[in-house]
Amino acid sequence: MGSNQIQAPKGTRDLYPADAAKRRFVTEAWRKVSVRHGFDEIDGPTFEHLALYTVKSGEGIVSELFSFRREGGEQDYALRPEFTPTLARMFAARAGALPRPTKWFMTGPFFRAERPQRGRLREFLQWNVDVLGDPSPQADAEVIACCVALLRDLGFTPEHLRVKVNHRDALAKWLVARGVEAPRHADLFKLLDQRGKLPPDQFVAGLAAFGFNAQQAEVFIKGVIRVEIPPGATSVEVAGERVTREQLGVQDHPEEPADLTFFSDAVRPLAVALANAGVLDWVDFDLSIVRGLAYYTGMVFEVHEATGAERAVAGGGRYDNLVELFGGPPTPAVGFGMGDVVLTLIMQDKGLMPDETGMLERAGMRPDVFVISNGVPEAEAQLHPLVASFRAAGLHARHTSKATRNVGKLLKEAGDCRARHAVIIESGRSCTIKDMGTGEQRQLPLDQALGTLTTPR
RNA sequence: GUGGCCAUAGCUCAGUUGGUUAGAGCACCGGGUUGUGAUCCCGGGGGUCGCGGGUUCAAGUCCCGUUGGCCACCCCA
Repeated sequence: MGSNQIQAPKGTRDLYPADAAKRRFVTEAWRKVSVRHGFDEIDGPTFEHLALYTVKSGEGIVSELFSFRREGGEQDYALRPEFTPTLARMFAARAGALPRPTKWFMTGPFFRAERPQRGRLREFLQWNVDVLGDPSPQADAEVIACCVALLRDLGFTPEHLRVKVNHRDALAKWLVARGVEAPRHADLFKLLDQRGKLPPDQFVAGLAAFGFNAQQAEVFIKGVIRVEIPPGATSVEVAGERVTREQLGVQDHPEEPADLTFFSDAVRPLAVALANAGVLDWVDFDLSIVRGLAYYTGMVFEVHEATGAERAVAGGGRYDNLVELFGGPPTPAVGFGMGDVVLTLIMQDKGLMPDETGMLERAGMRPDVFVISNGVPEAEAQLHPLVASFRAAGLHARHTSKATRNVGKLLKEAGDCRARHAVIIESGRSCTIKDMGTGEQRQLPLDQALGTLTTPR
């Protein structure tokens, strides 16, 4: 690279054809699962007034944004770092006319002025899924179910990824019941959020300050509280505490899963909804998931690689006060965002990224036909008209740009670009169609080639 | 914003205590082997060694700075 070459900006990606196909593969998966689950696609501007972001997050956010002012202008703008403010703005603007619930999704680029590191870039794609106007746990479960469906579509299993769910109200209630009063919750949440980064003994010491003994600290260290009361049993011991069926709230519901957390007064309906959605096997209730502290009001969740490697694949939760904050009517809402960077990293690590043929296939980019002339003048004259007729009929048709008419080399080129069929023109009126997958081929009149390729067998 | 490691062809890399016009494999391009995705053969393009400065008779190699990458911290909406 010479001194006059300008590099791509820090934290951005150049997408060559194979990379663009991968991105298309992921965004198509996002779109398909969203539509299947009844969400309508929306999008907003990729830049907004700077104030839209400082209203919610304060001035401190500005250093994390790409913000700018037009030369000679007086307005401050920022490239969007997240979608929620735009979503709230859009909903607020038409709140009176929108159905309840309103189910929206979008995919698109977002920008954050952070230093790049593993799983985090300055420009990335994000999928946002939200339900507005429905306060029920069913809505919570619905967005989680949509998220899990995407993971399934991409080939993940509950052994690869875990959906870590918490409930801030439930956690707060549970803490109060154990003598940790509300004013201290913020500090405790911060401690919980830091769990992965603190040395274990320091974390235990921190919890001791809130009155938790070593045994109870174990619950937080493991991060996962999963209480299963075996059929017939009435209680089970968890981290030094005896938990009864009654406490789980399932004593009257023998048909419901007894696989709940022991702070389940508030969580039980959510757990039941998740069970009904068929995704409970992906879910761990995890007290350490608190999602910053920003604006979540109830359920919160993150998707993590099962061993805890990598940063979160997705995160979201309930934000019942936010639409009002952006000038709309009081509106309960729940949703999540998923970035492409960590998702793609883990897919590659787990061997779930399709090979090139599969990727082009699922991205709809595989050529239907590769047209070859054997070089005789009569065949040569038919090459471009035939390609044109294929394309006019809607087929993805290619031909070589090379000078050689060596059929072997040209078939190799057809194979390299993953064409489904090759058509070898051998005279003014005859050609051979070869199925590149099976190797089968047959000769037929040239004027039947188009019909053969466009007619499903 | 802080710190560590790194930078030679599109990719993966070699390049001696500093010493002539900087190399290989793969990929790419052209040709050949009777018109079938292979193998093989011949030929070709492509790098002022990320960039800038310094030391030296001489710098891909040593020093400083800078840009970018990777990783961690801060942060993570």
